[in-house]
This record gives sequence, C-alpha cells and structure tokens, in this order.
Amino acid sequence: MDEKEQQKRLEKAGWKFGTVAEFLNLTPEESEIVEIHIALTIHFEMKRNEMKLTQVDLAEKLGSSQSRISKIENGDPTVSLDLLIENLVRMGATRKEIAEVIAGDAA
Amino acid sequence: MDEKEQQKRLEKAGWKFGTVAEFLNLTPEESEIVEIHIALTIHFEMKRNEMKLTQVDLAEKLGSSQSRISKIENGDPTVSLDLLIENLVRMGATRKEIAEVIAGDAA
DNA sequence: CAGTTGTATGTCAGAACTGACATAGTATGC
DNA sequence: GCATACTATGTCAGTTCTGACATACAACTG
Repeated sequence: MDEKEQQKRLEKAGWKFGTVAEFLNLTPEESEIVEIHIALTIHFEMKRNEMKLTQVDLAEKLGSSQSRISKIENGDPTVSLDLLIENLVRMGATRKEIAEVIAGDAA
Repeated sequence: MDEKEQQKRLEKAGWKFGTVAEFLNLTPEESEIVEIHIALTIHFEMKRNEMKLTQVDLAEKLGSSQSRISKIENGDPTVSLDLLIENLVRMGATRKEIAEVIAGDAA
C-alpha cells in the first residue's frame, strides 16, 4: 500500500492531513500530536512490510492480536502513543530511528 | 535540581540507570523504552524550570494537577508516554525537540 | 517556632487502552 | 463460482491511566 492510500484511510478514520495546520479546527498542539501519531503509524506499517510479516504473524510476535495491528496501521483512535512506540521498539526500532520518525525526516 | 539528584530519585522509583543494558534483568527493548521515558522526564522538568513555573502553575496551564506533575517528574510508573509527550507539546516543544530528546542528544 | 511556599506520596472514581474474539471485506488463484 | 489468505471493523471485559483530593514532607522567612 502506498502513502496516498494510507492517507485516504487515515482521513476516513478522522485524522486531518497534509497541511494539517490549515484545518483550523485543530490547535497547533493538537496538530503536532496528530502528526507524530501519523508518522509513527506510517513507519509501523513500513517496518512490518520490510519484515515480510502478515498482521497475524506480527501480532503473534508482539503478543497482540491481528485486529489491533490493523487498528494501529489505520489510525484507530483507541491506539495510544505508548502502544505505537513500544511495539516499534519490539520490532527492532532504535531510539534514533523513532526520533527520526517523530522529527519528520524518516528515511 | 541537577541531573545526578534526578537520577537518584528515579532509581528510587524503580528505574534502572546509566549503563542501563548492564542491568540484565531488562531486555534491550525494555531498556530502550525506559531510556526514552527517562529522557522525556528529565526534559520535562528542565522545560518547566525554564518557564519559571511551579508545579501548581504548570498543572493549571495544562489542565492537570500538581500531584500528576510531580509524578511525571519523578518517573512514577502510572505516567504514560502519551502523557509525557502530549504535555511536552502543550509546553511548546516541537516535533524536532521531542525527537532530539528521544534520540538522546538533547541540548 | 508558626506560617508560607513548593514538592512528594497515597488513594480513588471515571475514563481510556488493550488483547481477544467474532465477523465482514478484499483480493487472488483454482 | 468457491476456497484461501490477508486485512478491516465492531464489541467487550479486564487492565491501566488520569485528574482530583488529601495529606505529608522540605526549605525558607519572619
């Protein structure tokens, strides 16, 4: 799945996008948090794809469930930053890697 | 409060330290998460001090309570990454700033 | 020492999160 | 068409988080 499609699905899930700050119903602070969420979300799916694992496989590896992996990758509002970051680390992401994703200049 | 004292209090609260990986009761992944927590924790207090606000003042500004601010700064286990990051953003931290803190090369 | 200011710690009800399960959708191959 | 493989969505009980409150502690001042 490419990034455009990803954005469509996330928008559908209620996330604001692109030039996030333009949607003035979000404060700059809210935008910042949303952008961090989105960046981690996209990186998560990218990382799973690199590992060539299905959602089922990864769920088992992480002690989670397929549905939660799906929710993570679709920006479901019940997914916390804690879950995103902890799972990324369990998938082998380093502090630096996560930092780059949050900063917005991820590879 | 300097960093040494901060570390003492965090250790007392159950956090492992310094050469974190040496305490082999933590997996590398757990260490990574703990280090991220600690880095954000230290930065939080630094930032509040820069703002010259008391815990009470900051709590009011953030819509929280003095006790929770204290718990945040002392590494209380009931404090999530979500709370840390969201509050840092509300205190004016940018994505880049948070990223630097997480990467471990914060100013 | 009593009062004041700032911080730490314990507890708790209400809210949010999580893994699990069920079920539905979407390809792709036969 | 019907399987098969993978992903999405809804729900829910158990757990965790959060703001609030009470209270205790520490440092300072008069």
